[in-house]
Amino acid sequence: MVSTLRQVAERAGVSVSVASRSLNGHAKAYRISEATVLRVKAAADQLGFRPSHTARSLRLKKTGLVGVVVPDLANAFFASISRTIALAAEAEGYSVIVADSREQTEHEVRLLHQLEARQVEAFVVCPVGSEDAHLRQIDGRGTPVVLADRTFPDCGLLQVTSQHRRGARQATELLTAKGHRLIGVLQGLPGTLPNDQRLCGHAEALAKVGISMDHSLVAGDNFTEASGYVSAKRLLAERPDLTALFAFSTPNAMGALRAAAEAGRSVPEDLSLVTFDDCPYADLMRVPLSTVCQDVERIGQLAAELALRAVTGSARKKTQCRHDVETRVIVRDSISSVRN
Amino acid sequence: MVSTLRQVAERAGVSVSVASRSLNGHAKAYRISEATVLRVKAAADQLGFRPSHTARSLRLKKTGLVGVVVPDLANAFFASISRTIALAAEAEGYSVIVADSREQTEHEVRLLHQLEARQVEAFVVCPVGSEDAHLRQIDGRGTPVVLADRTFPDCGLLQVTSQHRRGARQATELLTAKGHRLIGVLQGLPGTLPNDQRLCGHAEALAKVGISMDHSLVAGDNFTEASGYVSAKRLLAERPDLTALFAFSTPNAMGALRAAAEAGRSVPEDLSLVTFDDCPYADLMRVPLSTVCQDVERIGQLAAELALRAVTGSARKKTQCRHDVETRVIVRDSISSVRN
DNA sequence: TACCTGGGCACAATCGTTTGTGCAGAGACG
DNA sequence: CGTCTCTGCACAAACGATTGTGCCCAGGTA
Repeated sequence: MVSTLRQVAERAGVSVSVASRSLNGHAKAYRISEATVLRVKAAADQLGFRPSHTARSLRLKKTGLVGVVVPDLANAFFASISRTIALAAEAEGYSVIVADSREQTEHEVRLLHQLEARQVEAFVVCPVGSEDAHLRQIDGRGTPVVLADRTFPDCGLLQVTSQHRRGARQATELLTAKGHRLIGVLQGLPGTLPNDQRLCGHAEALAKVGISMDHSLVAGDNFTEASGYVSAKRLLAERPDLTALFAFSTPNAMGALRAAAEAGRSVPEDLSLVTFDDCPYADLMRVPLSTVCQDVERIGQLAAELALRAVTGSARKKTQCRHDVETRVIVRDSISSVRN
Repeated sequence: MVSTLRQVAERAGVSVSVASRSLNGHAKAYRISEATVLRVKAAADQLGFRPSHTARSLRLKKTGLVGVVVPDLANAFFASISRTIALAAEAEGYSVIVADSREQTEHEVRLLHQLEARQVEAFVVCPVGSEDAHLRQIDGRGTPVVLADRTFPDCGLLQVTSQHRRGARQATELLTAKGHRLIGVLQGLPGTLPNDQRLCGHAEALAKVGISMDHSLVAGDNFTEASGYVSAKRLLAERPDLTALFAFSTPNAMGALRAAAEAGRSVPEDLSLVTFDDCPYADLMRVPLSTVCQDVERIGQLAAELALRAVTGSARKKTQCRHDVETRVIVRDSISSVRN
């Protein structure tokens, strides 16, 4: 703390209150003379005065902080979301505290409480797991919670997510259009809305070509590379007749690529692959993956807006609390036609 | 703010000071009876009391905040550093505020001041540009600044960076060992220590095989993909006899790959490529790049430690303020022997 | 009884702001 | 000359915690 308002006031020869009002533009309203205002400002400049955000927060009951909790900040998807939120928040004078829940609900809960104690004004959370009680509880206590990416149906919280069902339908259609009928699914975390909606979309696309979904072709328990690898390995071993895989995340797809290589199946010749989400430099990969990618920037932007609106807007409308961002199909080389 | 200490105190039938001391473990030192402590704790529990971090910060002059300023949070390298810092900070009860300077000094300065006003207790900065005056100024005002990745020689600040010179020497040796003698360099931001040290290392490796560095073979002005692309394009056009390129960053290398493709040079057959830094899934790229990769985790970890030590440690030792983290050579397929 | 000691607690200042209110002096007006 | 209305500012109470100090009472001792 270099200098306080009191010092500025003393140097300008006025009281603290006058100094405060002079610097905050409340001069006219409180009949402070132009000359005094100038004196105060000069004093503040000379002292390099920077108001204590802490004191101000205490007095105004406004910390200007947004809490962002993501499962893995090193993951390009979450890093990008965090970045967008940080930029959007900064534009409105807010700062963001990021916390990494390491894909564990236990940590998520702890971090949320920690940030709550810091009186963040709003949360943007990319939740782990399939429990939302703690999130609803926090929202109920007064700090608005915005869910991004992984959302929960009917939980009453503000949500931003992608059009998972439509996206997955499009992805699967890329495969069925090329004649694929036996498609393995490397799913993410079952029970989460993105996962389950994608399963729906997948089933819809299959239904369009007259086949119903075979749940034995669905494997995986998380959005991680490990899950993708293990599931792909198993599926490829159990069902060698599979001609294509649909991975629900980039890590899932990367795991699948490794499993495919080990199984001696080359992509796309012996196995087609389509995925959800994109990754940087995907076009420079050995197998440029066809994908349905999410509009990460837009998700982050929307989430930030919702969070900030929830804070500033006095009337918190709970109506239309869910936003579904459009997905975009990117066709690359990872899909080949089925040979008869 | 659900409930305050005062409410807890009232409910327990004691004064605020007793309540505070009971909850903070100062009971014995202030002769507060066991029974009272229990009453207070019970009251706190019932009310779901969470002390206001803001008030505490004001009183204790300790915000428990660390400011992290990076050029691009969406960049895997910085995302990873941020993550490590966040985890390390959290382990010590600190939280991190991240800010994205968008690769512009102007933003960096603004963000630093903003965070300074928030009374962060320490900074970890991956600076943009080659100016360090503002950083030294802030450090001088009392908030310790730790530089990570891009550091400045002799600036007196705590620094964590990689062994750029040694790393670059190793990288170039990968090329010279395969017979390459005409090596183009796609550099990053000139004037920054990482860049200039890498140039040194490159020169050293060349000297070992008896040739001196040709500065006309060095191009580029930033660590971005655009810089890599443009410089590679130019170098390949001007000097078709180049047999290899050394890119100073992953984005540089990706730009080079695109430029090479456009120039009809395939890697590694017609052009070898080695790079600094790694990227996720690099082994799954079309051209798995040989690289000298930095230990991002360690850099983040060390930076966090230095920052936190600087805060807690009363004696701020300015000695040995620079840490050079080891690099690791990863050989992949992007280098071929020079055919005579 | 007078004195001392120590236990158990309350009071009040403090951190650095913001903001409601009060008070003095100057001029206007009758 | 008294009253009224501005002007221009100072005082002081918050915000929610921490912490130095003071007070009171009980029990032990001389």
